[in-house]
Amino acid sequence: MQQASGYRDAQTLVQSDYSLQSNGHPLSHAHQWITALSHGDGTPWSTSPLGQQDIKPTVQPSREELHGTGTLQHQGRPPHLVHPGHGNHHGAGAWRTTTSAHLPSMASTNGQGLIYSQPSFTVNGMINPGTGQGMHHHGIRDAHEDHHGDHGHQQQPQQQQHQGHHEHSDEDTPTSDDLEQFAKQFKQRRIKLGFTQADVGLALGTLYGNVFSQTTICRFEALQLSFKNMCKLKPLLNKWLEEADSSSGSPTSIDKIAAQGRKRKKRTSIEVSVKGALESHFLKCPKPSAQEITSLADSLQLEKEVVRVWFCNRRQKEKRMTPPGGTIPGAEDVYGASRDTPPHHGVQTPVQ
DNA sequence: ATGCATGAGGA
DNA sequence: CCTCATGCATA
Repeated sequence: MQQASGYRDAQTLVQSDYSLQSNGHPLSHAHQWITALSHGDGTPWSTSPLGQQDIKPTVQPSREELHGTGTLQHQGRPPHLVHPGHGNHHGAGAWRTTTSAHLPSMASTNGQGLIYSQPSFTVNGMINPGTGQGMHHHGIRDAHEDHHGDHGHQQQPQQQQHQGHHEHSDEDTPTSDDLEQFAKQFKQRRIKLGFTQADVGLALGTLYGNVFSQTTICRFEALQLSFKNMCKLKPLLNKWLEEADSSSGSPTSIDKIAAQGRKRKKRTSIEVSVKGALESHFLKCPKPSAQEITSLADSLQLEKEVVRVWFCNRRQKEKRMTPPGGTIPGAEDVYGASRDTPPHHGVQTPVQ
C-alpha cells in the first residue's frame, strides 16, 4: 500500500516510506562521494575524494512501525547493527585495468564478518576462482586523462591501491577486479540457491531496509553500474550472501510489495532510425545545449524532454563499467602493444 | 536484460 | 540543467 500511486506526489511518499521503514536512514541517495567533477567529462573515478567514510546507512536500533497501514514486507528484522563498516572510503578504483594483481582483499573492514573473496568462502566446489577463469586479468592500465572537450570514451579509472603492502586492516578499497569477481560469485551463488534477482532485491529490503529492484541486482551482476555505486552495493549483497548461505532453506519471506498504481509517463518508444540520429548527434556533441536539444527534438518530432532525457541516459551509459560490446572502451590497447596474453578478462556476460 | 523515466542534490 | 542512483515497463 504504501506504494500507492499518484503521480509524482505518490512517489515522493513512497520514498519517504522507504526511509521511514528503514528507521529513517537516508541511505538511498544522498551522498555522493565524488561529486566534484562532473562537468567537462572528467572521469569520475579518477578522483575521488573519499572524504567521508561514513556512508553508513545505519539502521538504528529503534524501529517501529509508523504506519500500520502499510504493512510492508518486513516482518522480522534484526535490530542489530547495521552494516559492516564497509569502508568505502576511498575512491577510486580501477575498473578493469589494473596492473596489478593485487592480492585478494581480505581484510574486511571491520572485522564484523565480511567475507570478501576469501578462499574459504568459495570453496564450495564451484566458484573457485582460478579454476575457470576470471581472476586476474591483465595488466594494462589506463593512462591519462581525458581530453576535456572531446569525449570519446572515458572509462578509465585509475587504480590506486594501497601501495606498499597489504596493510589495509580495516578498510579495503574494493578494486574493479574485486567487484568483478564478487559479482560473478554472487550471481552463481544466487542462482545456486535458487533466488531470482528480484528476490535478492526484496530480501535486502527486509533485511536491512534497503529495497532494490530486479533491475539493480541485474545491473550489479552485469557490472553495469558506476564504480561508486558498485562499491556501495557490494557490502549489502555480500551480507545477503552470508545470510542466504548460512540459512539456505530458511523462509526468506518473499513478500511482494503490492503493486503500485503509479502513473508514470508511458515509456516513449523511439524508432530505430531516430535513435540512429540521436546517436550521431551524441557522437558530435554529448552535451547539447538546451537550444540544441530543442531544435533537435523539433526536427525529430520528439518532445524536448524526451530528447533531453535520452542524452542524460546516454551519458550515463558511457560511464558504466562494462561497456556495451563486451570490450572495455579504450582501455585495452592503449599502447598498441600486443600483449600475448589472451587470457584476459572475459567480460562477456555469461548471462545466466 | 534494457530503454526510458523520476528525483534528490548540486552548481 | 546536469549528474547519479534507481526502477517501472518492456522487448
